[in-house]
Amino acid sequence: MNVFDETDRAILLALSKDADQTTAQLGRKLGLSQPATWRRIRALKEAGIIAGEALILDAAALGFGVTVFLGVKLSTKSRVSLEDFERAVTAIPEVQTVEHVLGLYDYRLRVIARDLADFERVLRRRIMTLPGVGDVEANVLLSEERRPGPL
Amino acid sequence: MNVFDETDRAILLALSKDADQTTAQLGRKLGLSQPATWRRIRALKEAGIIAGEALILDAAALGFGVTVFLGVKLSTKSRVSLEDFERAVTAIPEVQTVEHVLGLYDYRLRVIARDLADFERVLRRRIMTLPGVGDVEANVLLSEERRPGPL
DNA sequence: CTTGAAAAGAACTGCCT
DNA sequence: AGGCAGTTCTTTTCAAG
Repeated sequence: MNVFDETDRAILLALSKDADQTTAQLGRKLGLSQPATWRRIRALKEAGIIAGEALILDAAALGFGVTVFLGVKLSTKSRVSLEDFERAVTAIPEVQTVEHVLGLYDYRLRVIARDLADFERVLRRRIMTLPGVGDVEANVLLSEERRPGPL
Repeated sequence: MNVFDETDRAILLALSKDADQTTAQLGRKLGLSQPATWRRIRALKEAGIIAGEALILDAAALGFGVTVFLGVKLSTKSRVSLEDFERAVTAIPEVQTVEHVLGLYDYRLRVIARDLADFERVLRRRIMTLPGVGDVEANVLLSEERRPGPL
């Protein structure tokens, strides 16, 4: 987007914290009228900066108390093996995020499970049996803080 | 939550993909009336399962083309050093996520930058100078897929 | 749980500065 | 660009089956 001023920045900042605000409320904070605020939001959507709107689910409230980050290194890295791996990992329901990365590992996975016993089951029966899996490194999440980013 | 059936599951699944749907649209897909759908969503909010609603921003459209995951190991792990580290890392605008984890690393950071040159600046001047930083491992994001999880 | 309706509120449009 | 006024749509509440 070419035109992107402080007001747009403030809108994105406010909405990334709470997307449930009305355009009138938001406009009042910024000294803007409701239609003006709404038009800016529409422009941000059309520019692709606002890609969508999603619910924030509390995994713990759903009975998933354990979140683990896995770094996965493939043993063989052909084009076929990447596709095989991605297809297979996508079929595991406990996998929330699949990140293809460059560096010490080839993939980073975010996995949630009911408890550590449940996670061990997922790790042994689903993750370690994925096609082409080499080294696997695990980090258990203790706490997490999301920040607005460099807006 | 005690009461949680397939319909609630379907609601969460649909809304985590697109929270912009009206309760009437959503209800039609599920064979539910508009008020019934609305009541279920309200119940899920009250149960804390729906923790909020947030925008999905496209970092690339904002001019941030590079996303890097950092694994950080602290050299000294006293209670004070954890707090010092967290306070300092929170002040870096390029850091989007701070995850305190258990395992090979102590913290996992999600960092975004305009390009690799910009990332190098952040790494050298902001990350490597954080209090107590020991080993740092980096993975550059190529592509990412988010999945609904085990709902 | 449903349908139907009514009231409140928020989103959206057109016109004017 | 922004504001004002009005329209349309959704949410929210209610009554009744």
